[in-house]
Amino acid sequence: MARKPVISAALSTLLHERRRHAWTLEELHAGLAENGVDADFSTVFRAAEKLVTAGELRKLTLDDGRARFELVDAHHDHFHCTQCGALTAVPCLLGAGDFAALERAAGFAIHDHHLVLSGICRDCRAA
Amino acid sequence: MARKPVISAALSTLLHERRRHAWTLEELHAGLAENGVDADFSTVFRAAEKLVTAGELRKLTLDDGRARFELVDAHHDHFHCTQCGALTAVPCLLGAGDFAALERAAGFAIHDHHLVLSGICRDCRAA
DNA sequence: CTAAGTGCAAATCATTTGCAACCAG
DNA sequence: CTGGTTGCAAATGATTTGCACTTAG
Repeated sequence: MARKPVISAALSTLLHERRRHAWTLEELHAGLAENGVDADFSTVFRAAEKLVTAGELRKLTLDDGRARFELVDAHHDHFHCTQCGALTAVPCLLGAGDFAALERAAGFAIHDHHLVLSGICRDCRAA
Repeated sequence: MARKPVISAALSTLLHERRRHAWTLEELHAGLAENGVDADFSTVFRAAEKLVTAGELRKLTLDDGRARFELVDAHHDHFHCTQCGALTAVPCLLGAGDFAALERAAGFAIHDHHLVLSGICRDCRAA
């Protein structure tokens, strides 16, 4: 080794706080700053990529075009509020069995899936 | 009116050819060129956006971060081959009934959904 | 000394916009 | 003459990379 990976560690900590479910790079950068960690944007980027490679984070893209990072844990899907933009984890509604017929019919080997529900979240409905 | 919207029309034609299911801007631009229509990139962009506004196209984003355009027809979901990158339409596996419990439990108003399956397509499996 | 982590500036990539030229009605 | 269409160049926005510096081992 060489130098202690301060930022990666701080990032990991931040993500485990779970104040938010999925983070854009900007949110990660700001989140670190709030925790007193003043890192360069590119460093945050590289730390996040490293954690993705390490299998701790997953990177996903929404229709707003910005990448988000979330902890890799049990498979789940997402609800995206089209009003406030919040991304919420929701339990997975599909199982391997649901794909069997399709795999047979189309010849695909389905390894993974990602369902994004969209609509208005509770808070926005109340407001 | 003023000037005939050549590009929009050519785009529409191209998309109805269905040689491909979903097109990135670059693919649309190249596709037009193959059809002898030499349009500027920005013009393709504007024509596509216009068709989206007109309700003829839908814009969607994959995890590779690039926008794609596809014809708006009956709701369907997608299969994304992680090997060759091909995007294929697949019949929708979910109905409104599948979301009812979630809407009740979480307070969401779910208006839409998009399921992306990923794995290896038939062609890549054969190769 | 060596290799990995970091900051800063600059490069990329895809998309988007400003603006002047153009043209069918 | 008018308003929508187009090309060209330049602005954006987000992400990514080059490079020199730093530091634990």
